[in-house]
Order: sequence, then C-alpha cells, then structure tokens
Amino acid sequence: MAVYHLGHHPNYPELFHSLITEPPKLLAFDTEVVSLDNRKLLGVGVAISGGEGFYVPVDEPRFLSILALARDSSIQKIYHNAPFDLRVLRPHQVDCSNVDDTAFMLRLLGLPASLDEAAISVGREAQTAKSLMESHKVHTMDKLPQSELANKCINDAQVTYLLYEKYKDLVSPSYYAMERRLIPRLEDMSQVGVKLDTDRIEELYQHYNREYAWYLTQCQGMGFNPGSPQQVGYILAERENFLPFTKSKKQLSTDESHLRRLSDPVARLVLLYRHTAKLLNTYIIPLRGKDRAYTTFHMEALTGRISSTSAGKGNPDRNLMNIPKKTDLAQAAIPTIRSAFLPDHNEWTIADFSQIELRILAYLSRDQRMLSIFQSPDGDFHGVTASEMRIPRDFAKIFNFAMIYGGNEYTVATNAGMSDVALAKKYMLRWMTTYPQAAQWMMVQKIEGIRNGYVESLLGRKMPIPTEQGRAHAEHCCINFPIQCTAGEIFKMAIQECSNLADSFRLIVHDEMDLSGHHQMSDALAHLTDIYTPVGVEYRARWG
DNA sequence: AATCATTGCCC
DNA sequence: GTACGGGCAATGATTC
Repeated sequence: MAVYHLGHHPNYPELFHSLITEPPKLLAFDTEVVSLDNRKLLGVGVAISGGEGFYVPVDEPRFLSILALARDSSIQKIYHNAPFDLRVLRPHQVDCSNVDDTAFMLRLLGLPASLDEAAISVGREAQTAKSLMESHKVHTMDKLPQSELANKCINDAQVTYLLYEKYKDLVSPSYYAMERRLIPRLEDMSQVGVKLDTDRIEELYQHYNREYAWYLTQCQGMGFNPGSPQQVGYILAERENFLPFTKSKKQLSTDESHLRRLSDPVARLVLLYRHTAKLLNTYIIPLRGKDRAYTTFHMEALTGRISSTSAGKGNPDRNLMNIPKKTDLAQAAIPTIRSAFLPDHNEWTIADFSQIELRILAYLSRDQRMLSIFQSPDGDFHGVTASEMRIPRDFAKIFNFAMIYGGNEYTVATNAGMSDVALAKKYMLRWMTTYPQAAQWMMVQKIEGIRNGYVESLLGRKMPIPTEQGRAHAEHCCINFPIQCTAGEIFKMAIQECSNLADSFRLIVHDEMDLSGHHQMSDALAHLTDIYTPVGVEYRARWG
C-alpha cells in the first residue's frame, strides 16, 4: 500500500510531508470510483500544481491526511464537476463552501467541458475512464492496475489545476461567483432530502399494485407482454388497428397519442397498464418504505439549468424534478405522489416564477405589446393573446409555448387537437403579426446563432448550437437556449437571494422553490434583473 | 454486459 | 409525409 506521486520533485516523500503539514492555499482534487453505476470511492488525487501531485487509495492510512485537506474550508479546492466529486465524498464530510469548478468555467464560456477535450487547451492529455478501461480490457476502474489508476487521477487533478489558472480570469467574475456559491446550496439540499409520508406511499402501492396485476394478467392471458412496444404493435395490428411505423421503421408507433385514438379495448388496456407500471416502477416502488427522498442536483445542462439525478445505481438518490403532478384523471379519490412529499415543518412555502420564459422573450425581443401586457400586475398573457388573436385561451397558450420551443404548424396542430394544419399555420402567422418584434427577434436569433455557432443569454453565457441533429433543430436551439438559460440564471440568482433561508430549501424544480416552513419571500425576487419576474407564493401542508 | 429504441414523467 | 427546447429513467430488444 502506498501513496502515489506524479511529478518531477526529487524528494517526493518530503513534498508529501510538506503538503500535509503546511498545505498550500490552493489545491486541485479528483476522485476515482468503481464505475458510474457503482460510485464506491477508490481513492483521491490532489495536485499542488500543474506538475506535481499525489494519489492516495481509500484503504491507505495516509488517506486521512488527504481527507483533512478536503475538509479544510480555508483551502481553496478545485474540482472538475464538483457536484460529482462532492457526492462521492459526502460520507467523508468534506468542505463544499470553498470549492471551485473548472467545468463550470468552461461551460459558461461555451467551451467543451469534458476533461479530455479541455486538457488540450492547456497543452496536456487526459484519458477518459472509458478509453483507459478499454485499453486494459476491464469493465470497472477497480480492476485497473493501481498505478495506472493513480496516474490517471493525479493527471486529471493536475489538468484541473492548469484549467483553473488558465480560465479563472477569463470568466465573468460575478457570473462565476453566482455559480460557485450554488455548489454548497445544491449539496446541502441533496444531503438533507425531503420527508416522505410512508403510509401514503404504501396506500398508493397497494392501490396501483392491484390494478397493475389485473392489467398484466389480462394481457398475458391474451398472450402478449404489455411492456413490450413491439408485441403491443403486433397484437394491435393483428386486430386490424392501423398504426404508423416509428422513426426507425423497425416497429409500429404505440405511444399514448396513437393508442388513445383507437377504439379497440386492448389499446385502452395497454394504456392503463403503462400508466400503472410507470407510477409503480419509476416513483412508488423506489420510494416505498423510505422516510426521506434524496437526489443529487447537477449543473451540467447545455443551457446551465439545474437538473436532478440518481447519480448512479445503488444509492438512494433519484430524480426529484419529474415527480408526477397528477396520478389519475378519472379517479380523483387517489392522492397524488407529490402529496406524499412533506415539509419538515408544519407547511411548505412554494414559490414559483410565473410565466418567466414568456417574460424573458418579451424582454429580449423588446416586443412592445408583450411588454405592456406583462407590465400590468395581474395581466393574463394567454388570455390577452387569445383575444388579440380571436382564438380560445387554450389555443393561445399552446401557440405561446410553441413559439418559445420553435414549434412548426404540424406540432402546433397536434398539440391543439386541430386537424387543419393550414389553419394552424395561419394562426402562427397571426401570432407573428400580433407580436412583431418577438417574431423578428426569433428570426435574427436563427440567422446570427447559426452564423456564430453559439447564442448568448441575458447574463452573457455562451451556448454552442448543436449541429448533429440538423438545421431545424439548430434553429430551434437558437431561439430556445437564450430563453431557457436566462430563466435558469434568474432562478439561480433567486436561490442566492434567499440564502438566509438556505436551511429551509428542500426542492427546486426549474422555476419553483420549495421550502420547509412558513416563509416570507423577498420582494427583490421580482427585480433580480431588468426583467420583471413576479413570484407566486403558496403555503400548503403537502406538496403538489 | 453494453447499447439502442421506445416510452413517458417534469419545466 | 412533414423534428417542439431542455432534463432523467425504466423497459425490452438487439448486439457484442
């Protein structure tokens, strides 16, 4: 068992000793785990500079000395993708308040954030875990020769150190500071979790399990597995139902929108099965018998939005940003899954930025009519759009969102339940005359975004436009990215604005903050930027 | 065992 | 006949 060294220092035991006894103010860290699915910690690497560093396996006695460095809040610790490493290191109670993240820096400059790609910009090479495992013909990192693992880990930490030196002065200080301060907020929230109503989840389980078993038995009696789209397509075609082929032309489309149109009771049966299977397998069973629900919050999205993941298999974390709002349209008597999420105090404070994306579109495009609607304190944007366009409010809502996402007449027609595609197109043109500056902004976004290869948000985050998925997709990204990113920026500022309530934060869901207990939300949230972003606040005993 | 394909939940 | 942006994850089918 040993401490591994990578560098040119002639007397590395002495260097290690001085690292421990007189630690520098700035260190770069990297962790190694078994695999993405099994995030058992194998060891930690630390770089003192771009050229010197050490790796210590977890079972080496001196691992404690390395931990002491990671725990020391007076040391500035650089990670590449800090939320990942901090999740792995969570059981060791490392400090996450004085943490820098070089992946954040690269992302907000619009540069590739993967370490192997970024390494080139500092004249180094970093091998991906995948390629290293392939070259050694192993499937998990613990099967690598330990010296190989150590070298990779130290090298990654050194590259991280170099990336920090290179990019720290290139990023916008205020923007980067905002993201940096989120690291401990997200880690704290991930760690605390949300209280669950165990009894209610058990009730849900009993109810849906009975339904599920019944639907499954019926399908099996007919000789097919309702969980297999292939078999569902086959049996429905056999019963003389018409279904189109999927994109890949390999099987028939059996998604909800298609099956709903069929009058065949088997189609209905499959939909009922899928609904119960989804609720059970994805939400109810994983939470059954648990006192709390946990997640890991990330900031790796293209647009800088926060996302929620399970962070690998075999840990209790799960995505808490996609918990269903409704359980069953027909049976209102069945409680929702969200209602099993409880505050630790007597009630929830649920704060939600209302229609923030449309407000951002209005601001970015300076559309006069949109702005004037949003200026009035309780202006109903969808309602006004409806009357301006002389269409029902539900239609107006669909059009408004389709414009943000870059929808075309076909998708709009589908969403609105309109059979007349030409009419949908006519309404889209009417939307563009109703909000002419918004329409013009979208056009300019497309042209400039495609020409530059990237678009920018309100606060100046650069987002590369993806090219692999075709021109139409790229154009939609040119419109949607700045809107979605700016919404994320305002939301991240909001978390910061509420730092006095940090201990009460339990969940965040894109434009909603859920706090345990009764809290007054700051009026400043409506004016975090030049965009007026009012917040609706509700107090409830249960979530959802 | 890994990857693709399909489906579906959230904003 | 016609691609609506961003996430995460479960399942089955296919491939290695």
